[in-house]
Amino acid sequence: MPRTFYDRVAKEVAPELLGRIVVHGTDGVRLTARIVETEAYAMDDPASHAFRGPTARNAAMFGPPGHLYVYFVYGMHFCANVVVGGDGVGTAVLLRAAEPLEGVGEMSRLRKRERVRELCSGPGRLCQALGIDRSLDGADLVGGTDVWIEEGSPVPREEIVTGRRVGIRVGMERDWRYLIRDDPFVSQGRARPRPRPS
DNA sequence: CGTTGGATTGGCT
DNA sequence: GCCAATCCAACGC
Repeated sequence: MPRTFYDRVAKEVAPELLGRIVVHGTDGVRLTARIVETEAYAMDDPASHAFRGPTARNAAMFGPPGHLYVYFVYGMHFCANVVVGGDGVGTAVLLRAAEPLEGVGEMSRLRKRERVRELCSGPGRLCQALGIDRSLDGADLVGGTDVWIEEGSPVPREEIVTGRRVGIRVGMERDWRYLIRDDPFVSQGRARPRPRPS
């Protein structure tokens, strides 16, 4: 995707990332997956790492759009975000779940799991399956050779459902989680969508 | 410098 | 449903 795709507000980019293909090609092997679930994080957003301003950890969020923001959490997991908005703006879209496409065998090895639905169905799982760790924090998604996002097929609005973001304790009133309706590869269990009247 | 708890997951009750 | 795992950023003193 071109740089201009990322140079917009998070809640606009988040649904448009659905159906796109995230690619990790660091070791010459393509590990690819179709994005099926995302979450938007804004600057005036108490749930966002950027809410209290720039720090060493969230520096990538405040950099130019079209880069990756990878952070380490709970002592064992990585989470990957697409940095959006202009340079100096601390906004990003969290990649929460994807459908494994190429390199499923390698993903199974990295995840130590066989069932394909358990390879990328969660932000920590997705990073583990794709081999994404903090060495990719700040990686350029547009001009780089490690990780990038291919066009895939955008998902029509009527196939997208929204809900509360997962795992946060503040900013829960914002329905900034986007999922492909009825897709079997979205995160499950404690991360089920919360339908609300429309 | 010490403390607290996290944009999660997997395993067990 | 509950909790441990296991690191380290953020914040307070």
